[in-house]
Amino acid sequence: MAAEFLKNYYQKIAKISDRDWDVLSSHLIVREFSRNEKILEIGKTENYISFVQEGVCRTFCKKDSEEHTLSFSFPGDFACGYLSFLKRSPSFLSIQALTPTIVWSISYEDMACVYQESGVGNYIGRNIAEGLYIRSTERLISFMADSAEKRYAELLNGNPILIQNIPLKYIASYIGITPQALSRIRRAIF
Amino acid sequence: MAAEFLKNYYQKIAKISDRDWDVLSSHLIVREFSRNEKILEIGKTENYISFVQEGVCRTFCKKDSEEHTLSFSFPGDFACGYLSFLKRSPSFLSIQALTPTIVWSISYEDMACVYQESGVGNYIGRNIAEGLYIRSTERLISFMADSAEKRYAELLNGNPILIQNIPLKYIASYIGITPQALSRIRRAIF
DNA sequence: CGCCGAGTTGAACTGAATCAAGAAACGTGG
DNA sequence: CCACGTTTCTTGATTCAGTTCAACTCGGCG
Repeated sequence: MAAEFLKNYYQKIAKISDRDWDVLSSHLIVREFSRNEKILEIGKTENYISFVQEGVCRTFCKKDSEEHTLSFSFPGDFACGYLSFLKRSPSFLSIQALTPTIVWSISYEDMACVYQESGVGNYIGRNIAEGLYIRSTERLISFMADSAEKRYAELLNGNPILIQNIPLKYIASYIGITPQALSRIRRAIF
Repeated sequence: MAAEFLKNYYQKIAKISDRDWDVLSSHLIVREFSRNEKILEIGKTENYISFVQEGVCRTFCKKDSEEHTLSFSFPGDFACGYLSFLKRSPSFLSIQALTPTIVWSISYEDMACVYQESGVGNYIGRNIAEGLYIRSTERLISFMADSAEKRYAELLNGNPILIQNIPLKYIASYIGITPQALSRIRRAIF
């Protein structure tokens, strides 16, 4: 089984045992998406928890017919319409592959098996919810406290290379400004 | 035991059984706070999960020596430095009673008992994390999509009376603008 | 009584939105 | 491989929401 990168990930967050890892990894499947393909669409029910192996994804929602980018998922990152997954209800957010992308996924049904076969399911489930809460709160605070320029600098800082491949308009949407404004910020920096 | 309002609350989110409720409620304690007293201070470890019975609380963090209000807790609402509570680590946020306040609380140690004595602990724990994630995300989206005026209108809408008692500067901080700007928005509305 | 924090109001300024137009990059079909 | 249209990015001019600085009012409290 190839998903060593994922094992490392889980071991970091959950101190997972080798046996638990075997249970979990036996249910993982690979899924591939081409550029701009939707991994999850608004209104549909999320059926997978996924982790990016290769490529970049964008999670966004719609409000007043405007798209708002909530997060990017780089290799090693989590990507999932988690509330939809949990509650088996239509997703309010959509996930899109910005480049050709490979993810490792576990389906809802298989996740239920993992919960039964091993104690690790509960731990992972809770950990995901907490992680989402932390990131969402950090981002909220940065909207309250920081300038758009600082948010851009921090995004760049955390992902110096990967961000290069992402169209400017999506980065602008993530930062919460228009593409025009971001273009001007960029010019001012370099 | 008096905390009927809390029982209703839990039954809504967790479809709790009468037996589970007895386990949980036997660990609840009442705590009272005077106006402006801190329920939790930044840097200290949160030792309680609390629910407001009476009064209003404000949860905020500090960044660059500026306070940023993340949420208000009205009667029936949850109030807790949850990540600090879970991880037994110093809290990055502070909770303050804006009026004389009564909360029902369960301590970390007692919560551990509930986890053992009944299946409801796990359910509640996960539910709290999800609830925090949802609210934080909704708020993030409103910062990305809405004007300050709309955020104010929505806050008013959800809490027509209770908001009256809260000093304007805290409401401004919640909305993400200066007190001056909020003062002008108010004047424009009425 | 005088002080102090909270709220209001004014004026100048600034970051970002909007409207508009042009340049560069990209993908597709001929 | 070029020609084409389409999307992406840039740049300019104008407008707007909200900040900042400053002055003044009001109510409570020592």
